[in-house]
Amino acid sequence: MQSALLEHIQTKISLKAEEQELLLSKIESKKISKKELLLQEGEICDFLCFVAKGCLRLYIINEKGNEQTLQFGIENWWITDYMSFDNQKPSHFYIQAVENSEIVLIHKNDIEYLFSEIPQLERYFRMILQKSFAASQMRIKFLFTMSAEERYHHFNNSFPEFVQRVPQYMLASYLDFSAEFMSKIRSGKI
Amino acid sequence: MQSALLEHIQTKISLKAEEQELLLSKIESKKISKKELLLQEGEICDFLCFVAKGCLRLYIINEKGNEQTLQFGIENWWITDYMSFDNQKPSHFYIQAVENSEIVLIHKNDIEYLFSEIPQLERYFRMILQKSFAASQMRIKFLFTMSAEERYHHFNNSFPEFVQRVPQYMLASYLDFSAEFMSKIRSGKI
DNA sequence: TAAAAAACTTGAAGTACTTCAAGAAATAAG
DNA sequence: CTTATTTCTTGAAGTACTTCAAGTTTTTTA
Repeated sequence: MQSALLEHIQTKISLKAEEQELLLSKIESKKISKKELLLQEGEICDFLCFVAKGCLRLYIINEKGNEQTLQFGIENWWITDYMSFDNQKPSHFYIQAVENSEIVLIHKNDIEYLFSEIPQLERYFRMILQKSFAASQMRIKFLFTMSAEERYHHFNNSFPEFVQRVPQYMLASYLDFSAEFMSKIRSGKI
Repeated sequence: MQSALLEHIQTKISLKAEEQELLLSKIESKKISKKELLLQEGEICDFLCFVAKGCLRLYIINEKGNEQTLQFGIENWWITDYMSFDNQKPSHFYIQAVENSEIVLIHKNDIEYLFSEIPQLERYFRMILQKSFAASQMRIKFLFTMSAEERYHHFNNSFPEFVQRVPQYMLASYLDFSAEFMSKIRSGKI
């Protein structure tokens, strides 16, 4: 799973052997089982998390006590509360494994050190973040312009294989409608 | 307005004199008047836009022909369609000046050249994008958990001076409700 | 393989908004 | 100043969803 990260990084930049070693020495690879929490509301997020295998999600628990998923992260994506990470303030979010997963963590201190030793890494994360923000701009467009049913069909067409991997109620909340409404859309009763 | 950009960059990284000169040689500073368009749907966005003075917005025109504002950019913010910029594909968005403004553009070719000559710039943009994405994560949280009225009051409390600068109907669409509903919220009739 | 837990479905009732249409107020332009 | 344009307001009617509650199916665990 370390190598999954290295490989992904090397699709964007190239690292010398000693840089690769340094990087590997500063990361923490671990397995995390389904439903296990990586971050809880109120904790400070001091890591960047790369998903080598499996699926994680970032969610909140709203006033009514319901979970609402804001982001999913699958293979080769990063998932992190950047607000908490940047400012080292308590998080508003939970991060949880949706499947048994293999992840790679880089802690805040270590990433700062790595940036200083391997300046190219800044480029890698700039590219990652640029893609993430671009996706986020499109996401807001979809939320603003499509009805619940359109969002469901659009997502289904765009990521048919992913839809099979997560419970419907998580996907419903990600698309910003209720699980019951999703069920009605799927049954064609709407 | 060039110096506004240089100053902002130097709050995050430090540049040598020759790097500053190189940067200044590759940017395009211009004035843009209220309502003028910087980007239209269907065009390819080949620039990053820094707002030195004034206010711009990124918006769409939906199926009913109504404008919906997805982002505002004021002094010291960047506003760009990153999806179109990254992939050099036609944009889904319009970018327009909300006030008479002073902006700085960096074109795609130039930014790539600048990154190669001034690696530290990658760091600056990584930091910018990390903040932007963090803000975007919070924005989705607010959209998911707050009612229209709560979103209005929260925004009003967070950015009271900004609320004065833009027409209410733009702000309403940014907060994802209708101009008429905003009017009712403000009058206390809801 | 039985029991428990998690996920999905269904219908009925409610609600937070939107849409429409028309007029009033504020701002900009000549 | 005077008119045109843009922005804001108001009420009435409509709708795309949510919520609740209960039952069914599927998956997980022991």
